[in-house]
Amino acid sequence: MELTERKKKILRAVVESYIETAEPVGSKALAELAGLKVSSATIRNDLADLTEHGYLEQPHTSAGRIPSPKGYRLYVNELMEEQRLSLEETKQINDALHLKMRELDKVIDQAGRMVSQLTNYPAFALAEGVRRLTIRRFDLILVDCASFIAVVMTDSSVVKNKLFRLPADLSEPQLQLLTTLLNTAFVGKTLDQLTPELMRMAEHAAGSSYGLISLVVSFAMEVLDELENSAVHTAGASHILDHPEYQDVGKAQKLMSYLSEDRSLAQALALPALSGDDTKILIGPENVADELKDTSVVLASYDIGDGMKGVIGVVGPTRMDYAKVAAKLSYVADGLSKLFGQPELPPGTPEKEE
Amino acid sequence: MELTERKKKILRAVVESYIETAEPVGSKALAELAGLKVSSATIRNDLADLTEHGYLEQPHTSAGRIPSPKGYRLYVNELMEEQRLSLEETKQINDALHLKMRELDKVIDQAGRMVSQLTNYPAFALAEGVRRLTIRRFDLILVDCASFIAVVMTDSSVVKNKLFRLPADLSEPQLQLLTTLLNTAFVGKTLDQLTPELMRMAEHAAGSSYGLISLVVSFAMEVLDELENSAVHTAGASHILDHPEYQDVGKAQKLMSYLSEDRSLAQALALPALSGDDTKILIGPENVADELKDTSVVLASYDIGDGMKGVIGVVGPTRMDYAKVAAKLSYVADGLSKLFGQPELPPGTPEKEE
DNA sequence: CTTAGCACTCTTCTATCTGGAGTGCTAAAG
DNA sequence: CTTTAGCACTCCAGATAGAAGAGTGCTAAG
Repeated sequence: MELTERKKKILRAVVESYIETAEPVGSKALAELAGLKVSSATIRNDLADLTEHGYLEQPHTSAGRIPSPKGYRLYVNELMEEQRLSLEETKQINDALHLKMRELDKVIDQAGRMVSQLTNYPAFALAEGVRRLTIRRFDLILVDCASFIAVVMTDSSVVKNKLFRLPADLSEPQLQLLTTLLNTAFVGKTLDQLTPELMRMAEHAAGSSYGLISLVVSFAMEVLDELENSAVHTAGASHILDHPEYQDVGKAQKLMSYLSEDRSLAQALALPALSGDDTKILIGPENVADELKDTSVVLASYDIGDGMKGVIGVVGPTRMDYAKVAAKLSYVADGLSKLFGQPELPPGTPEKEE
Repeated sequence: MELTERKKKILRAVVESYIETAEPVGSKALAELAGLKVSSATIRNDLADLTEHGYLEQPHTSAGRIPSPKGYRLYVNELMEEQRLSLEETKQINDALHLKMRELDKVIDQAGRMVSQLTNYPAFALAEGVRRLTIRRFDLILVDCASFIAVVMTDSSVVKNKLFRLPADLSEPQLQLLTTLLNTAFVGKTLDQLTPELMRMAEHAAGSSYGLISLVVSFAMEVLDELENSAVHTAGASHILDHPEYQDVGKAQKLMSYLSEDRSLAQALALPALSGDDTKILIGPENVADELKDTSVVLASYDIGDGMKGVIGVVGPTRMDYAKVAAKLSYVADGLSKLFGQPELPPGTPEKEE
């Protein structure tokens, strides 16, 4: 089952040529390309062998060979050379990462766009809470006698606010009371622990307050919920049209609507990456989702800190430039991890200079 | 130049048949379709006339006729019947509009998605300040001795916050001082009026505060800036592949990348709508952008209140079902206006029940 | 003004043909 | 046992030709 050195060289040449040209590769072309000093007939024998073992495929009897998923897998595992990014490219990524970015959602969205632009494939990005978040503190700010602002801060230091208006008047002492009540009853609780029961009890303790407690707490719950399962951001779906395998509009359409609409599945797809830390490559049928069976996905995960993890990935034809894409993706993921990891500049802290 | 009744009827039949089938329409088909009691030969004469006057076009000598942009224009202006939405459809829209929506950005994005799904065309949505916004108030909340939350509220009642961390300690009285200082010096100023000079003066008055004033004010400026020129949200770009005019991948790609990347132009395109209040239809070459010359755009604007206006629109082939799209779009736009207009439930106020 | 008839045009579809690329096999050479 | 040259064979891709069909424009008659 172990392949000879020459066969590996040939396989690698087939993969790389096919990645570049999207055309089946023939024995004659390989004779020159692979840098071997054997004739095309010899290569033909090896090709037949590789085909028999399932590393290559033939579109039809008299065409050249193209790599099978199994062939790509071997290539990715053993034959592929790690790609170095050029200085230019790292610079471009660094610049893009250091734009002013405030909200987590926007950083993620932006990162997805950047990757898509960088690789010329559709990309997606998402963040997810790997642990249960809680509220760290509540603040209520009186605006005028009929409205106030609620500010909640999670234990991951995300702050959100919302303006509330009320039919009846409200006084500063009332609001103070509510604030302490909220802070004693609901701080440190996870989403599941914020039961309606708890709310009713607190509401009762607050006395005549028009259900204010529940309003503010439901807002807090929304915030927690949103942070723990945030949306999947996709970008650059139109890039799939760049590639000849999607000249068939039907195919392109199927993939595109999967990418741009079926967010829940896109999420399911990204889950494998949440476990490990390095770059993951899923080739064609290795994907769980049916729509991706003849598509490859490259994934990298990054650490947001404070109990959140993110995944950023790229979708493309199985004939994808894995080396380049993986390199770029992991560079970006590292960059994001560093960005979030800076202790004195967590998300939500300004740069000194604008 | 005035067309006879029969010619109008024929033109209308051509447009509607072509909208439905995307195929050139012949005289014989029209004889039945238009409900006229004349023969195909008569219709042929009229068709020749309509073609000569530029209302119709012939792909080639022996094909049927298709409407020209001029023909569509006449159809839209005079011949098109206002479409009524079915109860089902209005219900669907209403439901979608009344989801929990908090942030302006998200409402807009959501509305775009909905319209795209509703019409099966790519859609976009944007909001823009039509007047200059100002900050109504600042609040600073001390979190711990090294960090605080800044909450700013604009005069359009949008509230945003940001967490600041600092190298040095901070006391409650200091923060109080800063708050009053911010509220006296920067409230009621537009973006242009928040000059570096002003900031320097306030900074001076504050004394030794590590440039905190400018940090908070730059944040406020970011908020104003973002509100006044918010992004264009596009959705459903993949829908263009549904339509036979974009079977040609090259064409589809051109339009898609225009839609998904060139936001500044998408904005330019929406500007005409900001002036009027009703639904606007731009047919093919009536569009300013080159990329849209053989594409139609239907736009509706809605009122967000507090000096903001929004535009929501749909992009598709000139063969678009204008009646349906316009009806749906203006219904959604009305719905959005109402949503934002509700005095007791402005953006940022919760529903009573979750 | 309307209609029937008819020749004409142009596209689209299908079938057929051909050139070329690449294979697999065989037999000879290393 | 591996490598190589030679050659017949397969299959696709692109070109060409013919036939069918749809629709027109024109003419002449109602």
